[in-house]
Amino acid sequence: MPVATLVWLHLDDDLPALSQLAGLRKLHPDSLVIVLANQPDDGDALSLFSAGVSGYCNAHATVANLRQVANVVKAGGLWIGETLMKRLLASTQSALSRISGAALSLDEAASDSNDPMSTLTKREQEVARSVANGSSNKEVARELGITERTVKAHVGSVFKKLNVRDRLQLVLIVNGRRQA
Amino acid sequence: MPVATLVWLHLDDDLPALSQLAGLRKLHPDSLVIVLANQPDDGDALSLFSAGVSGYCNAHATVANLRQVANVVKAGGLWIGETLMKRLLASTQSALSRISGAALSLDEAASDSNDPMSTLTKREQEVARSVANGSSNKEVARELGITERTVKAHVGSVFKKLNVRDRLQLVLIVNGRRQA
DNA sequence: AGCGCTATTGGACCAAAGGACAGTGCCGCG
DNA sequence: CGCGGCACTGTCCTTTGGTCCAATAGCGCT
Repeated sequence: MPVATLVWLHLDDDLPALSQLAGLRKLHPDSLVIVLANQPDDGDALSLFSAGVSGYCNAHATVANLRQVANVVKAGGLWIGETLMKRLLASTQSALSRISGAALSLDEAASDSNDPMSTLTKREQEVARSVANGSSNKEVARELGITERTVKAHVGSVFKKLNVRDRLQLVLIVNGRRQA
Repeated sequence: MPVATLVWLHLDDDLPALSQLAGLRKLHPDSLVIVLANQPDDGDALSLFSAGVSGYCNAHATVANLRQVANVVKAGGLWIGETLMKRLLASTQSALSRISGAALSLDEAASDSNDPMSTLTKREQEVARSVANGSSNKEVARELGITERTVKAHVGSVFKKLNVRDRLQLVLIVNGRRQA
């Protein structure tokens, strides 16, 4: 196998992903492409994989994670996040009928390592998940049995760690990696 | 990330693949498992991936290939053969077309009775899309060349039509995380 | 022409979010 | 023991979001 060039495509949120890939292909027709998305979207990922990219991951992933992605792709593999994999599996109805519930025992703790949530403390993750489900601070407080004030503290901490400015951006990041 | 043990499971053709994996898991609960199949079967592969294996390939593959598989898995990836990946992508065509369909309605205001956006006016859709991308009212205003006041009006209208209480819920619906 | 719909905008007000400052208490570790 | 990390909480303030009233102008249809 010839050593291929590895090229990173950081998606511009305002343009269609496939057209950005097409533009990149003109410059690098034979390279292995890894797509970085600010707001990961499984639909985009599916389209991009169908178009032959080798990896699709969150642009906010840590450097170590991105290095891992690079290693996988260089070794000839594809980088598919857990959510997308689940989705691919779920959309294969015959596979589902064979699994007989085994898929439901997928271990969440073994989630892929470029998950931005992995940088958060346990409590922060709980708060982030709640917010990502659409809860207000008051609702999160009720759900977790803490004060609204504490929720705000955690939310602010999550923003800092994930480098987002508000809950809306948080939702986009968290839900880009997870399936409801 | 700690270096995990890599275990190869060479499938016995006479026993169900999943039960063989279960047996192996008892001995090696924390290892990364690569499955070798004498007669590769995509259905089996799907089941095994759902059950958490990291690789599935032909037992008659060359040593070089198997080494490649090992490298990918060690680097944290999944080894999915090309045919399986194509099958997974192909089997998601309905899902893909649904997504694309939704995208088309966003772009072309095509009517789709299952798409919550179809009940919105063109302008409302633009605002909703912008919000769903994470923009604040002020940003939406700038993007669309209108005042923040007008954005608020549209946003409020969108909330009413889609029966949501705030932008967070709107994002969940527009981005497909919640039913309208 | 009249009507309904849409896009646009304003004023006013309150709720919620976000952030900067502060603090306490618990736990694990060196 | 001292320290850092974490969870929890408070006060205070600003900004943003959301809602209720109102209005005008343009367009398409009957």
